[in-house]
Amino acid sequence: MVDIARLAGVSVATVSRALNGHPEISVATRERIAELARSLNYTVNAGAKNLRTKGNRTVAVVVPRDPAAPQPISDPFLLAMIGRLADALTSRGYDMLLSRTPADQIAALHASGTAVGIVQLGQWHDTGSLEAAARAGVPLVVWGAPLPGIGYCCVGCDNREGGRLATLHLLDQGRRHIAFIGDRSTPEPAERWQGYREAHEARGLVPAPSLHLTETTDLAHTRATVQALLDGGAPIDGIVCCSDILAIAAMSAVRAHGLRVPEDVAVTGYDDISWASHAEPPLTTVRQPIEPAADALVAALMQQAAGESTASVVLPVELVVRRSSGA
Amino acid sequence: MVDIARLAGVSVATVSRALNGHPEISVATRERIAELARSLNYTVNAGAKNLRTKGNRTVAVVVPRDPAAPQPISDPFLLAMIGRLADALTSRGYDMLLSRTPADQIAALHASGTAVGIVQLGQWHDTGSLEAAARAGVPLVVWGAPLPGIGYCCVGCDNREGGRLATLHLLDQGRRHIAFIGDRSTPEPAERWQGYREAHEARGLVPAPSLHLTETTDLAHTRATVQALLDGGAPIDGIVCCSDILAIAAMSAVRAHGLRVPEDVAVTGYDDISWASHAEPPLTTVRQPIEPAADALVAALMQQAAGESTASVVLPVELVVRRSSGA
DNA sequence: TTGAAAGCGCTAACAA
DNA sequence: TTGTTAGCGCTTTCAA
Repeated sequence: MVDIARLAGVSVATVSRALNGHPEISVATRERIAELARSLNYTVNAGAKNLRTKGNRTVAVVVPRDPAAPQPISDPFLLAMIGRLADALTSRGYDMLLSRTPADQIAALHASGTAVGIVQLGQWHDTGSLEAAARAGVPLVVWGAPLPGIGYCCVGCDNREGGRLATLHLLDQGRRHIAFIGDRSTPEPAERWQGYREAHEARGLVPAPSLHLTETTDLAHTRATVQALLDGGAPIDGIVCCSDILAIAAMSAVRAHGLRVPEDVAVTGYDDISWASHAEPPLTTVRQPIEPAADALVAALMQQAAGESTASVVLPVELVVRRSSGA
Repeated sequence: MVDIARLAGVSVATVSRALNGHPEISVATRERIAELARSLNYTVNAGAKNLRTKGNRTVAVVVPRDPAAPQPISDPFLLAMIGRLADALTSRGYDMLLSRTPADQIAALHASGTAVGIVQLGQWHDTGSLEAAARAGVPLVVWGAPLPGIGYCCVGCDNREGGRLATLHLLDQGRRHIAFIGDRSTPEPAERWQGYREAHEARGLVPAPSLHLTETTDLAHTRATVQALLDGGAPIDGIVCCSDILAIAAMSAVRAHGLRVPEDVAVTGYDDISWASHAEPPLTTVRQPIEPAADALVAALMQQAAGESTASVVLPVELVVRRSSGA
């Protein structure tokens, strides 16, 4: 900027004003300076500007990585969400930092001035760190189920209802031995499981033994687990899965066992990732509205960054019926 | 930091040194300061530090967005690559900025000090801006095919070979009317098309009419286009697709037309996204080694940031044969 | 309409 | 081992 000032024969203050479109500056000098900046390929240093103005236009999107068991981000729904968030933030003039910081360190992203706020994707098992960060005044919005009595803002879908809808749908197709696949030690599958039970109760039935998986990203492993269940002789005629990915694995296992989807075993997924409608057979699934979700996450964060407090948001889900459920 | 200095009864310089693990500082004061920082929830301001040290640990990963036709990032392969890059950068101690800056503005990301360097995903149609940025000294690595005579560093896979392998495979299954689906106006599909032709030549054959699509992310649209081709009476018995996504759409269209995969029409994809092996039928596809690719992108960028120049890298591909090709 | 000068939070000579 | 001081690149009073 000093270079420009010297070349233009003005002070750096003038250059700064010109470049920022300050009104009280002669059109002549403004244009001269703009031209000079362009020809020198000059851009105002963002860091220095932020330091001076205490501004910051960066939001950190965090997918925590467990240092003990590092796993790449592979869940298509999460990945799609990341893509949507990039758009939502870009269109609001924010930069998006994609971070793999463990949950107990997200507060530092804010304290260090790296980001104005944080969108964390998933609560995983560390709600304590999230509570702490929120209490410390870090603008924070979490994609996940708002647990009762929780101290931070969540944006999520109605998991109970999603589980209920999927299960009810299978029950109403006459299925009576419906397995439930998902990691119930995490909040969202736990809520869906509630819905699964409610659906059975509503029909005066008792749930079949369910499958509880801790690993949801490794297709091969999931498939093997489902297959083990079938090989064990369980008389399953329906499977409610907590993600479309799990449903892929489940359908694959069912076939490997010599059974047909949906004739012998009806399957439902969760998320409605873009692939679901093109699966074979097309997958019945619970759609989570990804674009509204991304918008809601960003909107809530902006409010918090502006000093307002925000309540958690629960978005509605929708059962998308396709062939895999035998309807 | 002044607060800590005051509370500890030392100068800010001492605090700075203590927090940075400078060797010439007494253990006592270092611990006192560390403790103080922890209790105050203090973290060094990253921006100010960068300003002072001229350091920067942020890399921008750019998926350009055409302002005229804004599209969310939806390609699973690209999304998976983003996930891998996040890991590769994180493990090297870099932050990753996911940006949707149009190609003609990426240089500003560097000039403004926002990022030390840029990884652009895809060349799209604007190689000119990439040339310009590289010439301006911006550390830049592009995921894509190294075009002859190009002035920037590319990391890509051997597209010609990929197209050749897939086509040869179908020809050797006895298929003689093989369509090619991809947007040949972009470099990578154009190279794969070369391979497609070479394969035919190698067997003394002439390629069937191919399908040239400009839109590769909209499944429904792609499917309709393929269906139109079949409805047009083309005697197609094989399809080479430029992505697994296209292959999904193609298989779907083939079935809708009342034909079977692979009996009537054999299909190959490209990328080997995680879903491919669980498709029905499992998809024969050309695998692009995503993790080595992400590593190569980051490694090349680091070299450039260190002032070294880097040559483009072409990674090998591998044909993964599954049932969709009828083998 | 413009300039001079202070200072954002930090680090690194140079002194002590 | 620690403090003093200058200055990274920028914006913004306050004066002119």
